[in-house]
Formats: sequence, C-alpha cells, structure tokens
Amino acid sequence: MTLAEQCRARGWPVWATEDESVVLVCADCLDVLSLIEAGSVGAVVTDPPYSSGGAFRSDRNQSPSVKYTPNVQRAYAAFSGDNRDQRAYGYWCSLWLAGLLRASRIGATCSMFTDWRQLPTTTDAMQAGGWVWRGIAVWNKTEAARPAKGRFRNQCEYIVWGSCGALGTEVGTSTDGIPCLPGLWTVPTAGMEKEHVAEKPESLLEGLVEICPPGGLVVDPFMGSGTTIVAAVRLGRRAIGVEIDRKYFDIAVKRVEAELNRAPLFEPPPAIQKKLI
Amino acid sequence: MTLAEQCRARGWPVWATEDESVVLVCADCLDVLSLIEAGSVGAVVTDPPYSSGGAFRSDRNQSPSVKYTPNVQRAYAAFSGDNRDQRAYGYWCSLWLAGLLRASRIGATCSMFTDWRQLPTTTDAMQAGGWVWRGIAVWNKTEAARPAKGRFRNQCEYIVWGSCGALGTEVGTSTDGIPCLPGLWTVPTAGMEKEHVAEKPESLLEGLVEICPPGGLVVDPFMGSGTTIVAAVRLGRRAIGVEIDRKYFDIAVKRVEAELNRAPLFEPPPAIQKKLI
DNA sequence: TGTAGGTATGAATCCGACT
DNA sequence: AAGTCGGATTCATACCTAC
Repeated sequence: MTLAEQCRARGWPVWATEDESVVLVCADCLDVLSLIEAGSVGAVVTDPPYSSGGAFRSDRNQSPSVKYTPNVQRAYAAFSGDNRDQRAYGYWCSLWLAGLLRASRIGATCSMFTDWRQLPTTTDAMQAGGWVWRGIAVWNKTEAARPAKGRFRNQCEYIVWGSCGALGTEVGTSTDGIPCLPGLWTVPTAGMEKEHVAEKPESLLEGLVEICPPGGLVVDPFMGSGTTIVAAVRLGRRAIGVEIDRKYFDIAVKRVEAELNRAPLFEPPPAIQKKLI
Repeated sequence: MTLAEQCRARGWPVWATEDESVVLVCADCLDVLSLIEAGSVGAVVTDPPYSSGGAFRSDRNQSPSVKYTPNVQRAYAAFSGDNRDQRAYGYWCSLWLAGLLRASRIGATCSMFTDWRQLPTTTDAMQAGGWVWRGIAVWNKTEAARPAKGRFRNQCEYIVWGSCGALGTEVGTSTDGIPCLPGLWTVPTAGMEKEHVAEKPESLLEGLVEICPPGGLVVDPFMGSGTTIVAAVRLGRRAIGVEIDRKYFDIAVKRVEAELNRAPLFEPPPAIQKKLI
C-alpha cells in the first residue's frame, strides 16, 4: 500500500498527485512518520512551532497568534504544539527527529528552523534524535521584533542542520548536482502576504530545498501553509508534507495545486538566487 | 592601590596610561579578574579561544595555526588555552564569566564570540556564570568560509550576549547615549593584515563596543592582539585588557599606543557604520 | 582601463594507516 | 580497540599578474 492509501485507510485527509510524487496529509506527524518507507527520504526541511517567547507557562498557554503578534490587527488561526517548555520541547523534537532518521537514506540532511532562545535545545534534540549535527545557517530577516536602545537586535533566525550518517562519501550519497550552499540568507519579511504567523519567504525555502539531490524526496512534518512543499515542487523534488491543523492543511493544498498548475513555459518560476549574501 | 599597581606588585607585565583609563596586563585572566573593582565594569567584549575544530583531543592538541589554517603559507604564533573538550570549555568559561560578573555594575553587558560548534556550550556557560542571556548577534564573514558541495557554508561566527541583571531599567542603568544596535554585521576578513589567527576586523569590534555607555569601562580578558581595546579607545571608552601570551601582549601594547598617538584632528577615525545590514 | 587567468586563502574535515 | 594520529582534500572568492 502506498503512503497515501495507508493514510486514507486511517481516515486522515490526504491530497496527493497521481504518481504520489507529492503527498500531503492532515494528521499528527508522529503518527505518519512510521508509515514513510525506510531509507527513502533525501532531505527534511521544516519549521516546527518554536514554543518560545515566554518564560512562564501562562505566557506559553496563550494562543500563538496573540503571543507573537499582540498588536497586529490581522488574525491568524491558532496553531498547535506551541506550548511546551524548553525541556519538553527538546524531548518532543528528538522524538520526531528520530522518526525521520529512520525514514532517511544515508547522507540525507535535516534542516530545521529555530530562534535564538531554542537554538541550544534544538542542536541537542537533533543529536539526541540520531542526526550528526553539521552546522548552523542564518536567516537575516533584517527587521527585529522590537528594536531597543542598548541592545543588539535579534534580527536573525537560525537553521540547524545535520546529516543521517556520513555526508556525500558513502555509496549512493553522492553530492552530484548539489552546489555549494550559502550559510546566510538575507530575505526581508516586510510586506509578505502571510497565511501563517510563522510563514517563511518562498525564496528562502527554495535555497534550503537545494540541499536535497534533484529528484529526491523532501519531507516537511510541520507543513503549515506549505511553503516548503511549494519550493520542493518548483525545484523538481518529490515531497511529503504533514500538517495537524485542518485549516492550514487546506491552505497548503491550495498553494501546492496552484504551483503544479502553473504553465512553466509561459510563466517560468523565478530563478533561484544562487548568491544571497 | 590601583589595578596597575596591584598587577605590577605581583610581577606581571603591565602597560597603562597615566590616568589608568587604559590598563593592559600580561597574565592569566582568572588571576586578574578578582583585582578589578566590583561594580566598575560597563561592558565585557571578548573573543576567547574556541577550543573547537576537532572531534578528538589529538586534533585540538595541534597548534591552533596548524588546526585552523593548515594550507596557509603564513605562520601565526601559537596561542594558549585552545585544547579543552566541550565540557571543560563550558566549566572554564563559567569560571571567568562569574569573575567578570562580580566586577560588573548592574545593567552591564557581556558579549562573547563563539563558533557554531561551541554556541550551545557558550550560552550554557554564560548563564552558569550568572549572566542573563539576552540573545545572539551574528558576524557574517562572507567569503572566508570553506565551501563544500552539498553543505551549507559555515560563513558566520556568533556573538552570545547577556546582561548583569536588569537591562536599562534599574536606577543607574540608563541606556542614554547608546543607540539601537544591529544584530548582524557583514564584515569580510579578506585582505586583513592579521597578527593573530583569530583576529577580528576593527570595524566589527567598534560595533560591539558601542553597547558600552560612553565613558564606561570595557574589559577584554582575552585581548589577543588588542582589537577590542583599540576599538574602545577609539570610541572614548575606558578599557582593561588581559592577555596570557607575552608575544600577543606586546603586539597589543604597540597597537594601543599607536591608536592613542593618532592626531584625531588630522586623521579622524573612520566613521562607525551605524547600519550594517 | 579592462579582461582573463593563476594563486593564495580559510577559528576544517575526512579517511586510511597505525598503535 | 564504543581509539588515535597525520596527511590529503574541499572550492568559492579575493587578489595579483599578465596581457
């Protein structure tokens, strides 16, 4: 049984292309990961809920859109899984990271967003999940949440990345077709038409998806509104996306359908910026 | 007895201006910190040896210039204290960080360089030393990183920063005269005439020193070739620098003397770039 | 002044050979 | 032998030299 068939059999909403080169599932990722064929994944690219931004349980218990954007008029749907404390966040991350490792081939990579506050927890969790921690890439948002006198602006988010075992040396783990990738992207968020509080720019995700060999399988267990999957489709990678929240799942399906329906001859996708210093 | 007098009494090489607005000491910083007047420090800005760059003790035991720059024609003098494993590095950092906290006034800040590998250890050590961890600033070195196919370039180093208690709110901790500081600096190292393998660009340190209130006291317990002290002098801060290696201490003294002897009317220091996105 | 080509560089990393 | 050592190798970029 294919992944889509197994998920449908469990009663989860599923959207997939006919050849299942793209499969989107609405469910808890911890339930789905065990169904992915072992050794099939080429790259994990994901942006989990950070569970950051509050020292106390009551702060974290607020709905995320209230917590992160208190003065913003636009209302975002609440998203799930953003209410763990730092220790629990680490344990929880190591759970799904371990599940993804099982599904990954040797030499696959895992790239995962985090903010400054959760960065140490995230590197621990990645290693606890069995991945070899390889480094940190930086996303320069250019805008700080709150500029303040006498403080350095926290204007960056971070991408912690690692590999499933050796990188580009073992049989079948060639880096052919993968370029040298930048370690820093400067992509402003200003003026983005966001569907999700934490939505990332498409050009940023295109840069990250490039670490997956062409034609390889990209997995995003926290799909949100689907930016990672759109980028993967655009760059000719296969993709699996999982999202627990029905509202965001529906948004992601729409965006991925729209991307697949683009007529590439008349409206080619924007060139990926190779150099983004 | 003044700091310089106390250090001379212990037989350590000392260089100081007459008013002791700048004091440089050649000694182990752990021995010197307890002599600094409690509550006098406005900002710690430092770049300790990372003890990075190798999975095995034997790798770290190589001379730092072999470890970090094996193909390079030019040879740098060795520097001390670069051979601790990750746990020992954390303990050692927390020791001198605690010593600096005692010497700091409420609202003082500590900014400390680290690389990706030691970043989680560094944030732990800063908190263990009693500082309130406030964030991470980023130094984008641009071209300097070693590129590799299928990997994100490690082109950034990180500045972990924190405060001695409350920041800019308690009595006497005003942020008057301190601007909103950037959270990312893009400063290439290419073409730098370096005296030390790990020497940082002067403009970068000028940016960091700005977090100290004008006229305040900047301390660098790992002075190296003295870039932090030069930046502090240039921006009108008082400064204490400590360096254990005599060779680098002598270099630092020369650079600081040269900076103090500049005729500011005829050769003004380069304007500090306020905005370095 | 402009272009092309060669060289030096990087706060490493990897792997085979060895003890 | 849940190890250790040492030498080969990585490639985009800046800079230098030649034309």
